[in-house]
Amino acid sequence: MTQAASRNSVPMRQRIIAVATEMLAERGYEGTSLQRIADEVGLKKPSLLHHFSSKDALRQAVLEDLFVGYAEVLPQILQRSSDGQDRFMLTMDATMQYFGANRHRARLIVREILDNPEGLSARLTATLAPWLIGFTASLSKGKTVGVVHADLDPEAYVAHTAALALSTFALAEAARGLLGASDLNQQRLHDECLRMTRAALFIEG
Amino acid sequence: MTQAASRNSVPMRQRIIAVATEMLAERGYEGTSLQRIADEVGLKKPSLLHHFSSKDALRQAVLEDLFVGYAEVLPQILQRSSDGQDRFMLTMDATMQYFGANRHRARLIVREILDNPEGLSARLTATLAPWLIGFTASLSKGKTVGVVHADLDPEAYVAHTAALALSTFALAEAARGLLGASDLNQQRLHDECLRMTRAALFIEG
DNA sequence: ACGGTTGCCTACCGATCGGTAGGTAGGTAA
DNA sequence: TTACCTACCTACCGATCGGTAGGCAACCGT
Repeated sequence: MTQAASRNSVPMRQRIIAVATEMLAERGYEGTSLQRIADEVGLKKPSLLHHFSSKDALRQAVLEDLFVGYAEVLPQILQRSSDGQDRFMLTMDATMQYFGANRHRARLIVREILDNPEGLSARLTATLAPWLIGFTASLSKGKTVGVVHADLDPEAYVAHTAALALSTFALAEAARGLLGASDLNQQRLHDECLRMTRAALFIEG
Repeated sequence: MTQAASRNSVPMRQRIIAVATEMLAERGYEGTSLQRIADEVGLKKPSLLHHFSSKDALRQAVLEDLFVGYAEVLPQILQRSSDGQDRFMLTMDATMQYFGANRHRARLIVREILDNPEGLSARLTATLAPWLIGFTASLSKGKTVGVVHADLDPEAYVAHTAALALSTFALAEAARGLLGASDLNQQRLHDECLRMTRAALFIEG
């Protein structure tokens, strides 16, 4: 266990993952060659394959790193406030802040959903499904209590909300140029997304 | 102008575009080779390049066909009812029906937003921007009248709504497996999406 | 001093990529 | 018939793809 740190203080394995994450998010799996990743890191291609046995192994390592990162963030938010009402909106807010600060991660997840759904679903299920199932249960309970819209479909709502949080940041720049609204910044998208999900959820404002 | 119809009644150019649309949506631009497209169509690769001068020319033809298709559908819906209130929801409903029936087109658009945003934005702007700008104006008017939520951000709302309609169908199968809800079918996603956008838009149910 | 391991390298592999050159069969117009 | 054009073909190009073989220098614990 030498834990080898190169000339730079951060281990080479982590540096490769960081570079690969951005490049895979930007150009996709098929559109990113090991050669380009190696160039960006400052290594030769076979040296890269010394750290990761294959291109797919690198992809898996990148995804592992991504989900571990988010799985660490989520519980911190949830234990901060255990109030049932705010819980959902706080999670939504924190999730959007996370992806807003790491847009390439949002892009990468969307890409993997398109390119590699079966490979991703196992990972998604393992890390996110418990939370999502908890939310749907909490929504169903909210309906009986009367604070949540009676015609809300819990599972579909959670699915749409997750998709909205992802796509807001993964596809944001395209939407910006489309409307010609140059002042449609990240903050406005963030705020409106929260407003929409809240208005579609609770019976009163 | 021979308009050459091959053994089949549909012109070869159209057949290639149809096949390419599905393959590009499924595996992406970089992940789809001309060889595979040619095989699927039943041609040799150079014959394919006889109809489209390059791979990128084929991509552009596919996008042209896609946007022309949607641009023909949209006005039909809008002229069917010119009532200001229902107009938005009808368009949303029709858009989702369109993408629900042509899921590979939704996937393709999402892929192009990620892979080729600058090349797509010109086309998006040309065909969709007028409609979207009209909607934002109508939303702003609705706020002054008092039927639309006062704190709604028209441009951000339209952007999110468009993203939601797209991602619902582009990313739907992943969401389905994620929640473990096998009965979370297309109809429920469709209905809940409409309910969410409506609840987030109008002041009363 | 030593053998083993780690990290990186040069050189190379077969496969596949997008694209070109050049030819042929069949239809069409003069 | 002649001349042309379209649609398609075989054969091939250089470049790049993911991956392998094998060597070399630095560091390790013994």
